[in-house]
Amino acid sequence: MASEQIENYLKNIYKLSSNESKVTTSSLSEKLQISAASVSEMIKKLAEEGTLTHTPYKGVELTEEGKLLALRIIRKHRLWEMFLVEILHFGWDEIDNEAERFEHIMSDKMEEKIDHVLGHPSIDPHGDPIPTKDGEIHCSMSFPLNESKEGSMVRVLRVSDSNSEMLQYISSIGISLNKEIHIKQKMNFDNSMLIKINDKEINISSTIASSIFVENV
Amino acid sequence: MASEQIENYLKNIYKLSSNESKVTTSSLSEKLQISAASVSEMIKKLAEEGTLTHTPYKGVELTEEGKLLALRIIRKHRLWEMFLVEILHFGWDEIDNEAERFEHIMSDKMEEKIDHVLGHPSIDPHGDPIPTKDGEIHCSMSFPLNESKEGSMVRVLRVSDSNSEMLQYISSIGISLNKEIHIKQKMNFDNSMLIKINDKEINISSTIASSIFVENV
DNA sequence: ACTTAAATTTAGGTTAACCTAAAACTTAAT
DNA sequence: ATTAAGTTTTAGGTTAACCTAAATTTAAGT
Repeated sequence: MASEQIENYLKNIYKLSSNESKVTTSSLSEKLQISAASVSEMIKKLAEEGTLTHTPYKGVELTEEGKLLALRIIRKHRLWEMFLVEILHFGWDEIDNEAERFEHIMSDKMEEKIDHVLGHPSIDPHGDPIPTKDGEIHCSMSFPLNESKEGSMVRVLRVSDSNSEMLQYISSIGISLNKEIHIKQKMNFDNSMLIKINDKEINISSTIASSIFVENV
Repeated sequence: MASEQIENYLKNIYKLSSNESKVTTSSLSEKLQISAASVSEMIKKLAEEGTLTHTPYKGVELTEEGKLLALRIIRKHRLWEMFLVEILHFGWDEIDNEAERFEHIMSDKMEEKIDHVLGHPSIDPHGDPIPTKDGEIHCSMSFPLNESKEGSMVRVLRVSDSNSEMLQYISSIGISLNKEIHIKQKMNFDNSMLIKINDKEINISSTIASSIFVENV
């Protein structure tokens, strides 16, 4: 029913609304790399279809129906990512792009089969939660590594998947889900930090640290 | 480069040309379920792009380039079908539709991974040969079951995938690849035949028999 | 050889995306 | 309160598919 493009709009509106309070035409335009004019048009259409509400010149909010549709796509995306890593042995950094295309054409039946083969996973390879079939999603309590205290010990729960080059670097220095990290020293001059992982000490920038989400241990 | 639709045209032109001598606008129109006018337009476009040659009012023939593109799609389709059966445990009759969509968005990298996970299979779950990456395809020597001789013993090498309901029935009576079948009796009045399989005797119509391809054993 | 039916192509039109440029609105700063 | 800057929407246009109806070409039967 919903076209591939519409699914993309809904998914990204959902993602933006998790971070920011208001989802605006321009933030969507930026995220989707589509002109603001086209986004504006599409928003009008989606509002008519009832998947979101739109206050012109203000922002956009998903309806229950829209949220559910978005979560189904996110579920398919994350299941597929998991599948790519577990069954096809793709690397951490390669999967987001692949899943981007598959999420739209995966039938409900295939979704079920994959869920089953993987043993009903609750998180994807980056630690992002996989919504259930009826749209429930459970977020772990984690905070970005750059907010951890000097001297503390933390465990990696999630890594942002927004930049595949950075993901590749992060994995190359030995960081993966559930890995424990010791915060040796925090530098005030550039907010970088010295961490110890697998008995090796590495300095990581604050950009990297803010993409790694951890819990205290 | 080639759009999803163009890939579909090329694939189906290739398939038609394996059976019939001339591929015409109307046979394509019939196969793709697209109006003859639209097919005619698309053919003109493909001829301009160099993937096929077209003699107006006559027929169409793929160029080397077109044939290669078609074979790549067919390879992806059949690898994917194999994957659905072997890894996701889909049934024989369910896979064609699923693969129909995936063949177009499967990256070359995924094609390789799947080929590797499956151990470089040479035939798909229906017994159709999987072309190599550079477009070689090896057909087995087989003939339709309805041409087999009364009293002979044959082995199933391939089953036509054109009708998923029929496929389901064929599988329900115990026929699968490499299964041996004993031809007990051929009926002249309706060309049906009595066969013995797994020690059970079953009568099958000539329609079914002509969809099952076998070799003598 | 002629006529007619069937196949094919062309003509003209639709839709769902997209775009740029221009107009309308909001907000923040004087 | 005004204006300038930024954001959002509207207006008008493009493209790649598709369609139906009409015109053209081929083929087949007398």
